Amino acid sequence: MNYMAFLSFLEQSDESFKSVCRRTYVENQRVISVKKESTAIKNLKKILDAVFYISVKKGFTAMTMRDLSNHTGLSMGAMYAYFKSKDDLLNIILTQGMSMISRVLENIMKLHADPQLQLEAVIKAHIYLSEKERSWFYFMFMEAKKLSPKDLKAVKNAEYYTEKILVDILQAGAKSGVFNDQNHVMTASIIKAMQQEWYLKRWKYSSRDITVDAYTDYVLGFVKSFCWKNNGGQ
Amino acid sequence: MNYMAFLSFLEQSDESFKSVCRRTYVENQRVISVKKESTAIKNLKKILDAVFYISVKKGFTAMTMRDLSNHTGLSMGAMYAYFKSKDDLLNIILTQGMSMISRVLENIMKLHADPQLQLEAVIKAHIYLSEKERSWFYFMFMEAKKLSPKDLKAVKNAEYYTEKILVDILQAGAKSGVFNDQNHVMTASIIKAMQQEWYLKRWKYSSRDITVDAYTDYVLGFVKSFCWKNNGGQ
DNA sequence: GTCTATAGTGCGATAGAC
DNA sequence: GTCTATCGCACTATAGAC
Repeated sequence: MNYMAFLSFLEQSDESFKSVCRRTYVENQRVISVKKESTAIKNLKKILDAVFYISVKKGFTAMTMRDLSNHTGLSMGAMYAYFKSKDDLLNIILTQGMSMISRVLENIMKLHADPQLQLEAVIKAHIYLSEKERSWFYFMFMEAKKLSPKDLKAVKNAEYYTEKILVDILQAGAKSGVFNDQNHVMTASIIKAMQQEWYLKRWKYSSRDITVDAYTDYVLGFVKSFCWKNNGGQ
Repeated sequence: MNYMAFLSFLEQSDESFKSVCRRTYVENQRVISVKKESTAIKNLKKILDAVFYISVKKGFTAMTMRDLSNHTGLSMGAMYAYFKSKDDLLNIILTQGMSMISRVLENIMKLHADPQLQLEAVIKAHIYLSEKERSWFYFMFMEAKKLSPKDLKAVKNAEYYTEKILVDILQAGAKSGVFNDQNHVMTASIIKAMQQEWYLKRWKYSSRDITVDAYTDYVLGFVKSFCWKNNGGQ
């Protein structure tokens, strides 16, 4: 599966940006006072796009509601129909982002049974998803620590969850003899670090014209040389 | 060299936290109105410690000057004797941090001639330094993007600089036949990602009682399996 | 060299018209 | 469902006493 194929997969599993906005609307109707779904989704999309655009440049805290108003074309009053407060907005974005990632990785897992293919697929999918929703991933990483302790715990659990997916695959593969028997938790952590690199330092790879597929292949080469028994075909 | 040995090395090369504060004072005397050096260094240290403590929790933008005043025990007015503005404070911290890293890595490089030993030493030193000045590294990463375009460029150049140190070693080793001949820029980027992981996700390793030496060894194992010719002794 | 007190600014949020 | 106008508050930065 390359990046193009992954995008088709996302469409099939109803994970377009618009679909995620629809989910956000449905799951937050007790807060959102706008009743017409099509309007709500359209404006939510505008709001999220603007939040990412502004926050990536100067951070969520430094973003003012007036900034957001200017970028969305909505007035201050209109925006407050979509969230209770600025903090509430932060919460909605982080929560929805985390559940999107979990859903996608779970769906990807189901495509394979063989640990080698599964590991490749999950590593790729995470990087590809972070490419597609680059600003969202970057935002989640940078703003997560501003959450309340309770919500911060949820973010850390999400980190452990995606790590555990990798650990389970590594364990299964070690048991069946295709992977080296190492400290799987450490290996998974380091794989996650490589995945993160892609969206945290995107400017570096853009300026070097390195595509997401080229980056993913390099990461897989690194991982195979360490995990695959018989040296990953190097 | 393990972490303890690295700490001795830092002392020898005059890179204690206090020394760095002294440099900060000397290099910013045109801004700092305090004339007595010992007072200035003592208070600068207090200020930096407090900035890191507060910013790691909620970010530099969300930190108020009152927060800083409470944590340092200095009044608002007194603090403004050490920097022109909140932005100026940010600038000083980022600039001093970057030059500290460059100095240390350069000094480490000089200890070895052999590419394999050099690569090990530089990778270790970076992780060890980020362990010692954890909050400073974390702060630099999280707050860098709030700089002006000009200063942002300096940060990106610092990223390229530390990456280039790795690339040069990898090239020398490939030429002399001890390293595999790969895309050295990509390899260096990925090594940097692993180094970053240590200070960006420190909470994860603390909760698992993984020491900085254990982490460093694991990273080196990963790197060796990919870069060392004849598979890094696995 | 440090304090207290405060000027001036710009924020998040809302009430009420349309 | 959206807009305009505005309130009350908390912020950065400084002036002047000690």
